[in-house]
Amino acid sequence: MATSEKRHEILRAALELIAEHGFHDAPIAAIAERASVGAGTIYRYFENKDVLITELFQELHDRIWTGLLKGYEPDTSLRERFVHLSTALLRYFIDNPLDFRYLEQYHNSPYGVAFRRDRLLGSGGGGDLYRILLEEGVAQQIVKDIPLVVLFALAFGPLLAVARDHILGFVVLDESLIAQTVQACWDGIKR
Amino acid sequence: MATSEKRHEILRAALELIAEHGFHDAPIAAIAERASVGAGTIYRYFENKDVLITELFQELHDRIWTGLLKGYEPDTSLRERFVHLSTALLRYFIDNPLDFRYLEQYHNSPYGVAFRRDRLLGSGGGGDLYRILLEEGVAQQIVKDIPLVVLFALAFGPLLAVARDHILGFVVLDESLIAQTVQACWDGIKR
DNA sequence: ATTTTCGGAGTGAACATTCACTCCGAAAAA
DNA sequence: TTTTTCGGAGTGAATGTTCACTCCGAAAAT
Repeated sequence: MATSEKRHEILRAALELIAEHGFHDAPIAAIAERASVGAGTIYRYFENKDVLITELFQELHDRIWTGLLKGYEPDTSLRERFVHLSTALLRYFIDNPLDFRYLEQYHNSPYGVAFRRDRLLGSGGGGDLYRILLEEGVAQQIVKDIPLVVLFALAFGPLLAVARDHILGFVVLDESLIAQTVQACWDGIKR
Repeated sequence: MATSEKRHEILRAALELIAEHGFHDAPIAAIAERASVGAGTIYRYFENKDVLITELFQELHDRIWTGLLKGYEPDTSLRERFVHLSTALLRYFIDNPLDFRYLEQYHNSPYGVAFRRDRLLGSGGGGDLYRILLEEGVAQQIVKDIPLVVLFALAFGPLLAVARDHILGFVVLDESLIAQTVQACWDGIKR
């Protein structure tokens, strides 16, 4: 097995186990077994479990935002861009439930808080796309004039909640329901 | 110290430690120490850690919903009732950050999923207040005709996100901002 | 042959839970 | 009233388990 394959297998195994059972019920031994790798091998690729967890997050995060960038049409109306982005994001979560569950775990942990703090100040990553979008909306008086953080909450809060409910089987999100949800998010932030 | 005081001290200590550090970084020994109680004593009041965690959740949950019931005016308009409930809920979270953090932890854990599953089918508790409100809104065609679960996501998603951001210090929610947020939630669900 | 990479038994720390014991107020005996 | 006995709440050291991480002989690559 090529060495980069091993790294990939470890990440995949970690994603599966952590998404299903949480950080604390995904022991290194179990990750190693699922990756068909010795426990010690993991430490050849990742300094420790924290690093593994963080790098896996980075990988997923990058994958999502570069994916969203594709098919993004900067020259359509603000509303269209918002709807497109949000729909794509929601679809991604539905199609990749493991990724979603992992990201949620990460966010609801000390790591996640630190990440958001850094992000809010500096920036980086692709969430900027949304920030620019919303700031433009505020400037053009299309979007409510409230702090960016609150706009994020209004836009993402329902999206995440609805994705979670779908993945847990509390509701089945078909295309129509996805569209209605995204529209409702827009209703929440638009003036 | 009266015996019921001890139980209370244990719950208080557990709330503080778990809210701050999470379930897994709040060892029984630490809870015992903060409660000024021997480790073994905890097991006189609670069968095990899981039971302690669950009973603490129940206690907080009941406290919140009975609190919300006060000052609830069943004869005002649908919108007024929604705004009143949501505002009160958001205020409660802001005023009781430990409770909020604890409830979030609980929700984002296997316990929480089981709880919601039971809740969605059967019912019970005070969240029913919201369910009735929203169902009435749908019936009267004031609220969007989409599944209840999605309406909950639209109403609570932003509320929780915003409360989290406030507690983590990413935004300061004053009265005006609270009102605007709740209004935006209403905009999201109303037809 | 030499260097690099693997693997998984081994290690010590941390944890939830238990249990043999203490302690004290209240009841019973004196 | 004074002394003795009793019950059960309270305790924390001891226990067994689980975990992240290490380390060194074996295997693969060069």
